[in-house]
Amino acid sequence: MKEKVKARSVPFSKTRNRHAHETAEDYVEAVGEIIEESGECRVLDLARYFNVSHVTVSRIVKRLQDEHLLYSQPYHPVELTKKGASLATRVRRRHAVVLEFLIALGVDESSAQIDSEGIEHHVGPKTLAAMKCFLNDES
Amino acid sequence: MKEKVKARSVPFSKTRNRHAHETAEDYVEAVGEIIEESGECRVLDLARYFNVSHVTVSRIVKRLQDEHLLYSQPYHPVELTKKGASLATRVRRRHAVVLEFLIALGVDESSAQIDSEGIEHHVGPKTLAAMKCFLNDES
DNA sequence: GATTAAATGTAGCAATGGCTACGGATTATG
DNA sequence: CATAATCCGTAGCCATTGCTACATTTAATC
Repeated sequence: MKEKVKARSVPFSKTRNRHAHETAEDYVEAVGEIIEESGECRVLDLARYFNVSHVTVSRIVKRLQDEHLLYSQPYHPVELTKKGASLATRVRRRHAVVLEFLIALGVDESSAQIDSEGIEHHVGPKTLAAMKCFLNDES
Repeated sequence: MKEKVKARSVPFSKTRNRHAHETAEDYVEAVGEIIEESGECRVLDLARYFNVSHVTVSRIVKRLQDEHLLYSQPYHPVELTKKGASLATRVRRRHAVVLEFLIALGVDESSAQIDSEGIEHHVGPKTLAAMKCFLNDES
């Protein structure tokens, strides 16, 4: 008597959707940080930041431009659109919360930095709120 | 005076490496669960589990077979190799810890299930240990 | 055992994100 | 202002993970 396999499709579909946004999130976050740190963001800055070739960056920048998150003219710096800047702010706040949370939990800073990069994209609103609560209760 | 862009390459490279293993982890975990729940694991069980087509599953099963994590003969059920079973056990334990941790943190079960699917793959040993500590201190 | 249904495999397409190699554009330097 | 160095775009390759359509195998049913 074979039982039916539970359809875990809902969680996995959500995870897949988040994967699709990870690149966009990573890039607007990086562009925001790089502009803040050095005034402008060039394709090669992103390539060094992510440790990928400039070709990969320039293709992704092109796609994110089509999605109205970034803006740039050929051979010119990469800028954030309003939409991109708004996403960048949200992502950077979330990333900061996750990083602080892991450190508050007792994870060493180096591991916390690595893990928070991957974890942040999968932290939904409820989990983010719970992490914030934890940080407030600690302080 | 333009400052150099910090190379965040290390965290991002680690995150990319983890991505490469996510599929393998998800599949051995699923195969283990399905075999436990219904006695055997067919390609179509996995397709329903992940909500993808059987084609996607069968291609991935083939690759994981090359990596000696799964074993199956054409038109037969999918089995775990020793290596696959060992990975499955580790992944399932880690997943269970992450899920329990999120719930203990105050996240509702539905959100915790969704988020833990994505988060688990990015939880390194240090973070996993910290989560276990938190769960022990709570109880 | 023949026929039908269900499960798998194969062919081939698309999108994404890696890469190298090459060439054009911009900037810096002499 | 010419030349070199740096930056960046394009062409074209690979791997992964989605898909549909079609072929084949196995299992069920008449």
